[in-house]
Amino acid sequence: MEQFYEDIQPILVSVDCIVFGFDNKKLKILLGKRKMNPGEGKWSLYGGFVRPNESLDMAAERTLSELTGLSNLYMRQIGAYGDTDRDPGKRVISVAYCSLINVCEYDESRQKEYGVEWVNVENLPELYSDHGKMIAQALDVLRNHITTEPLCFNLLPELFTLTQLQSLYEAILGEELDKRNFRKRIKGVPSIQKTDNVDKTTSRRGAYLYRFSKSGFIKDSRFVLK
Amino acid sequence: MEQFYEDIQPILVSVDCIVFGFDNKKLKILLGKRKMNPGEGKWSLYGGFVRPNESLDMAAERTLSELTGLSNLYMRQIGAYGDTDRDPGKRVISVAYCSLINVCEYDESRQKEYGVEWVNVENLPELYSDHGKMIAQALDVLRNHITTEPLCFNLLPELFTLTQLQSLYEAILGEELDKRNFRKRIKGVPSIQKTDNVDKTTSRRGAYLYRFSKSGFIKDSRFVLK
DNA sequence: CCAAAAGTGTTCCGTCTACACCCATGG
DNA sequence: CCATGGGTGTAGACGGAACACTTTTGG
Repeated sequence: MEQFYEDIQPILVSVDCIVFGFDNKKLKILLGKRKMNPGEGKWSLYGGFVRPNESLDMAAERTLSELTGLSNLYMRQIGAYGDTDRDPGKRVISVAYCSLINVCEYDESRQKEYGVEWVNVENLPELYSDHGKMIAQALDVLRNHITTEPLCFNLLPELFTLTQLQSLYEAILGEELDKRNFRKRIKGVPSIQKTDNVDKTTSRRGAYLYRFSKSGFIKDSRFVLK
Repeated sequence: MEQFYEDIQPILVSVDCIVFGFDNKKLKILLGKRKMNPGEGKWSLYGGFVRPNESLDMAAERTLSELTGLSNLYMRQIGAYGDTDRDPGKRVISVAYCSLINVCEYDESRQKEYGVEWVNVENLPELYSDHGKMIAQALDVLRNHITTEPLCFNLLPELFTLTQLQSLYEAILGEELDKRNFRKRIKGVPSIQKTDNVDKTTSRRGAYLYRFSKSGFIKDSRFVLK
């Protein structure tokens, strides 16, 4: 079905990481300013080239843990980007991956080391090459799956309040939700479990902390929060 | 953000086409038997290598029109597949694309020319390399979007009966639908328009033919048929 | 005692589901 | 005249949306 290998021109292949975080009621992405040409000074995703002996997934994992120092993170491929002029230097196609991390686990000193910052998704700057398109598609995927898969817990600490969870949903979906209806739905999800712990940092009264239980989550049951 | 180009090893990049068709109440895919090694004799998708001066999308379009003789077809990227051992010969990553075609427009003589056949998605044979995974993901995407985007009309002739439309939905979703409820929903979709034409080939009484009107379709209105 | 966030139920309305019979026609 | 697929309506169940007040406590 395919031509023989001879005369086929190989192409450079890279991966780009879209790292989502949630802090201060806002959804954010790790972005840096390119330190080299082409595109020096432009805001950009963090990426790297795929090595001959590693799969795309492995390359993405390596690049992500290089940046964050974390491993076993949630990752998902967004798509391949292959316009001929997407890299002004050479012909490079890039495969975008998105991951969700808990900002508390992300060491701030790495931010300076890698020259990256958390940027609000609401007001993104102009981005290098097609990175804006990658982010837009990642947001789309996130929105489409957040209500049916238990993804959001990757963005939260192990223990979280219902108010936190709700504002996370609001940040991702870009709309306000009704508190009572939201909490009613949470009650119907067995994998979201109330603990005896109380968080007193955000209110005088204090709010109960909840946790997500992987074991309580039944794979084929629908996980619908909106 | 990225290493310099020097010392980066380029990789072969191909595209694979998942061509869906609908005939005789069944959803089908165009598959061929590989005529060359690696993998000679195994069922496989039709694909081709990406050329240096063409984008991924262009490569997919070229490959698809090579196979079908048709152009301006609906196409959508499914994802990039990059396990190191996915091609037994060389390191090749492949980007899968799915397209939806109307089997009536597909010239049967091309089937023999390219050695491909329409195979029911219900009972797919074992496939070469990761092509099975590609098809599974394409089916997933199709199922997830068929109820909110007007995709199905790409699989039907310009004029179609409601029974045809319903059995197409049933084939894609893999479940039976209630005739009266289905038709009730259709009535609520302004872009699906009844014509005066009647199809008498499938019943003595005859069935009214409908058409999908692109101009009657409002982009941001939800297109929900299930 | 008051500001600020946490927590809690009910009603209404629209949507989805289940369900069975008559129609038109060619052979 | 009968076999075959085409076409139609209603009632009841269910789930989603709207909506406002009380509780707790640190300062």
